[in-house]
Amino acid sequence: MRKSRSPYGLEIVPSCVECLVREERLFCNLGPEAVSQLDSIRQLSVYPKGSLLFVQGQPPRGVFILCAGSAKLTITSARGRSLIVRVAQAGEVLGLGAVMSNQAYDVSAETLEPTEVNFLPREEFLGFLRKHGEVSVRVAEHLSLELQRAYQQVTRIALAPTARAKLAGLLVDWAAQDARPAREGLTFPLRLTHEEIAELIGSSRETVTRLLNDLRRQGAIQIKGTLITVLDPAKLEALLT
Amino acid sequence: MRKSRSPYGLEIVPSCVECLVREERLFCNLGPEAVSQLDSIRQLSVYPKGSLLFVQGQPPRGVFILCAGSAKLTITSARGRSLIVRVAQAGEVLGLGAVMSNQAYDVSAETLEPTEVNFLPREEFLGFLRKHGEVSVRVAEHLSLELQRAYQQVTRIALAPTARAKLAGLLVDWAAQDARPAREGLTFPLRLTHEEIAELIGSSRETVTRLLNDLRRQGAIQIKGTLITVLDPAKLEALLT
DNA sequence: GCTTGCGCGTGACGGCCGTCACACAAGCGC
DNA sequence: GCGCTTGTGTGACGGCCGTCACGCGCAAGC
Repeated sequence: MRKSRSPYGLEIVPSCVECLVREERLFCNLGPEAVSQLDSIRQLSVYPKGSLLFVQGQPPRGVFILCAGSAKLTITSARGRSLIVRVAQAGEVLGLGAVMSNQAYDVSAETLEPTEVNFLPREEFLGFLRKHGEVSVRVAEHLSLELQRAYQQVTRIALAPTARAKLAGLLVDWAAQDARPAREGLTFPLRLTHEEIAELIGSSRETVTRLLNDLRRQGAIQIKGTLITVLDPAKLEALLT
Repeated sequence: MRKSRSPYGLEIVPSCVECLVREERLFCNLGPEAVSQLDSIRQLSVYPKGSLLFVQGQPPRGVFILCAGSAKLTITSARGRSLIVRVAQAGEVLGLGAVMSNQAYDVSAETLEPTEVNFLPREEFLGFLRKHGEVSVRVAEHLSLELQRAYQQVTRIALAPTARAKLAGLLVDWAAQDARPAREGLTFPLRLTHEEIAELIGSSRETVTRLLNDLRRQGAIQIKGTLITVLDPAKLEALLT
């Protein structure tokens, strides 16, 4: 796979084939003519950190596929408070629900780092769906998984009795998803600021700072720069109650 | 439309046609042969109050369509605490996400009153989808709307700073959805106990009791038996911050 | 009529955490 | 170097609300 350097320091994949096949099996196992049609629809762009792919309330312009990088999905209340509902990684598809139901985007998407994105305009995407009906089922499956994650998020935020439990639950989840075993415990990169973690669990920045330091002093976790290591999973699990 | 009395006091609609066309446009505008195939798949049952249609964690048996009555959808944490994510009314389709993604049900559904339900077994339903591909798009739309509601629920619970604001938001929503204008303000029936309202906003039963009485004493709402009247919407909106 | 269960009302207490305030370190443009 | 911004650490205070405890009304059932 040939790669080159983009202005933002991203590794650019010249052909989209490797990119498209990764999308959570949304478009895999398609016939070659379907893939080539997709290829003619898509528009590849690279966004710097902090770009807004779409904003809650906008009419749906199309779906976005993260090829490289990541983005946070936030929901904002009428009073201006905001909550991060998910951090989307490379390979995820965004805006599918809004496009399918022709409703306004119900969240906003902001890139967390320089991010490479494929954009499928709404009309062209729906046309593609009409032509390749079997993909609709994949779309439905994808929406189901997104719904499932939304419920898990609700569980963490609403069912945890204290902010401490919410944070512990988040760390446990991250350790299960992103972590790789280190010499002691599980290590994963923390790409979010304390402020953003607070928005993720519905708490305040100061509380996150205090709780993380508490956990560190208790020996449950270790923090080195942007890396977090879970030393004592049992200690975290004990806090979930 | 001929009707008869069931053992549970429900009005039974003998033909399913009137019932099926109501389902949030999931199955409307279908050709007659599709309708008749659906008719051969469906299994109509009547459940008493408190029945569990399905339980979180079960493998998906099929989708459930509420023809009459209502059901609460609850999610339960590993520690036993539970949260009501939605109260489904007549016409709604339940279990669609689990069936489409072939994952376990992510919520439990319990009837709130005697309820008439059409059941579509998983395999037969998927077969129907394969035969009538255009319905998949409807399914995706339906899942999108469910996702949207989940995000709204997250907004109410996680972004409201206090339990008071959560409850006020819930009342405002209910007034906007279910209410009919009374001689003064908007009146709607309260089908849930204080305990259930607490589970809906992630609070405790005692707090709900206290807050409702507070609002009543402040003149914002009125409670008569099972009917709630919102007298002063502005007072409720002011609490949302 | 009595019991049982359920839903609701209310008081007391205590702790968690949201908020305000301020300090400090690191990076960055100039 | 200097100022500015951003992210983090920490102390103090106060209020909201979760929890425990108890009582009361009402409906169902025998």
